[in-house]
Amino acid sequence: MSELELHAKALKELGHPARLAVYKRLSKAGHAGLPVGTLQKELAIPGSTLSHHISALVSAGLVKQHREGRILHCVAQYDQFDRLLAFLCDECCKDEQG
Amino acid sequence: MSELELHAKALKELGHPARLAVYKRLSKAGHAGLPVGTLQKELAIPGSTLSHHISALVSAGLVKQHREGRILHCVAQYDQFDRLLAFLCDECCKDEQG
DNA sequence: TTTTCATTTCGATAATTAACTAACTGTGGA
DNA sequence: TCCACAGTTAGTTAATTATCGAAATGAAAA
Repeated sequence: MSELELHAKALKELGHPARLAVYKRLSKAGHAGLPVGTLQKELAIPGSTLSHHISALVSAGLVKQHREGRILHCVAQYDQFDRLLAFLCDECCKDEQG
Repeated sequence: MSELELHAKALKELGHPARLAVYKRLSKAGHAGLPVGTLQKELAIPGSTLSHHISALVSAGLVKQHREGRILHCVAQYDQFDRLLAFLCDECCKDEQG
């Protein structure tokens, strides 16, 4: 997968209201992340639907998960997100201001 | 459509390799933009497929078109793109550095 | 005014995505 | 061990998206 394809993949996964809301929420939660269940309550999305959306974000490298007991935490991957932003700024912005 | 939904829509339309390549190319072309035909040659995409992709970008407000004779120019809408970037920076980045 | 050119729309099909209920898995507590 | 809990996977269906050739449109050039 080319760099452009990888970034397109990330954009695509962010390009759904529910997933964007999930990422937005996680981005505010810091490195500790949030349990799936908390996201489910806050965003009011059926469990299985949310689970699919989270895997989509994981598949793009934007979120990672780690288990603590029976709680599965979701953590925003800021470095991956920053790479995406850098690509958008560097490759998709005007060369010169005006 | 909420602000989040609008941004999700823009991200979704950018979230395809062909469309991301189109926008990237247009972003370098400045305010004059580029004819559909030039994009078609450079990116080697069949005309009808490209046409659909461009309309998708137009539907998200990321590209506008204007005709000059029989040439249809496509122009990146930097302001719209900047709003998207601002949203991503403001709403989807860490609150504090670390 | 016929032809050529640039691009879109039509039409058809394949593939992917989205969504939800129900069933299942793994984990810890009683 | 049995139960409740957290979350995923299975199974299904509807809807959307992607793709491309062919036909149509609209505009200029010959």
